[in-house]
Amino acid sequence: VSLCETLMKHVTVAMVVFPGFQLLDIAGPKDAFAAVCSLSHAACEYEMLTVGTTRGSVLSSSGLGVVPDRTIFDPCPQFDTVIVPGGLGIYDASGDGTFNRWLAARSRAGRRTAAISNGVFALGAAGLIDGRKVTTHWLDVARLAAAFPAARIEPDNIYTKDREIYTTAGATASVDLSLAMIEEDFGAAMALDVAKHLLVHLRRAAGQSQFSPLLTSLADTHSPVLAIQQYMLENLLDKHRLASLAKRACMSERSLSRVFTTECGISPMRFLAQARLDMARRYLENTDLPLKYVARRCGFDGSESLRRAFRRRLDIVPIDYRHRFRSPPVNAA
DNA sequence: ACAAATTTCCGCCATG
DNA sequence: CTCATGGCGGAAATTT
Repeated sequence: VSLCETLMKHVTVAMVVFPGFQLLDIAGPKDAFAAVCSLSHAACEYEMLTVGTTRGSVLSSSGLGVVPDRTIFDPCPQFDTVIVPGGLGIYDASGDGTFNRWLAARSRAGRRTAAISNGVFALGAAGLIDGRKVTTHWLDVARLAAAFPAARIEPDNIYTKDREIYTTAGATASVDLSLAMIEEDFGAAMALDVAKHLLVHLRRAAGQSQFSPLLTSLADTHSPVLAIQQYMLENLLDKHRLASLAKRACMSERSLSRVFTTECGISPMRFLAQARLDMARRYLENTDLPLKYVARRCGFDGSESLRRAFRRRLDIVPIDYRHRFRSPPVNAA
C-alpha cells in the first residue's frame, strides 16, 4: 500500500431510500462519513449518493422527505459500498422485485453491502444472506428466521460482518457500523477521531435509550454518570430510586442529578422512564404479548403505570399505540 | 376520578 | 476568584 494511496482515497457509497425508511439510519453514516472528509481536510472522502427505490422524493418514516440523487431506474456509478436503512417501509420495499434485483446486482459489483436494523430483510429478499452470519434487533429475530431460514442469525450482536455483508441491530448502531467501515478504509486513528468528533453531538441529541457500545466505551473520562446509565439500562426491571443510584455512584442525590442532567441533557429518572418506554414501544410494535406482560418485562409496575406512561409521553394509550404501529408480518420469501 | 402521599427536580447558597 | 459539591425547601411530577 503506497503512501499516496493511504493519504488520498475516494469511496463511493450508495444509501438506499424507500418510503418509510428510518431517517436516522442514513443520517448517522452520512454525518460520520462527512466527518472523515472534514477531519482529513478533504484528503480522504466518501462520495455519498442517495438512491430511491421509487421515482421522485421519498418520505422517511418520520415524515421528513429526501430527494434522492438517483433512483434504481437510473444509471449509477459503480458503488463501493451499499447501505440499506431499516424502517417500517422495509417490508413493502423488500417485496419489490425490481429493487431486489438492483440490490443483488449492486451488491455483487461492489465491495460491501450493509443493512441497518431491519434493513436486513431487504438483503434477505435479494438473496444475499443465505448461509451468512447476520444480526438484527432481537425482537425481529424470530421473524427473520422464519422469512430466511438459510440465514445464520446471531442475536445479541450489535454488529455482525460476514465477508462483504454487514448487519447491525439497532438504529443508532448505524454509527458503529460507519465507524467500523471508516476504520477499515482509513485506519483506527481516523475512526477514533470521528467517534470523538461525533460523540458530543450524539449524546446531546439522543438522550434516549439507544446507546452504541463503541461510543459509550469511548467516553474518555469514565464519568460516573455513564456507569449509572449502563446500570439502569442493564437492570431496567429493577426498582430504582434516585437515592439508591446516588449511593451506587458515591454521590449525593443533588450532584448525581445535576451532573447527569448536564452530561445527558435529561434527568436520571426521566432517562430511566424513557428507556422503559422505548422498550415497551418495541414490544408493542413487534409482539402480541398482553399488556400486563409487556409492562412487567419493561420494568413497569403493572399495565396501569404502563398506560399512564404512554398517555403522558406519547399522548396515546398502549392498546391504540399497538393498533397503529404493530409491524406487519413478513411473508416468507 | 380525586385527594393524599411520595418522589423527583432545581434554584439558592454555604462550604471547601 | 472559579469551580465542584451537597444540604435545604418548595414546586412539579408521579404514584398510591
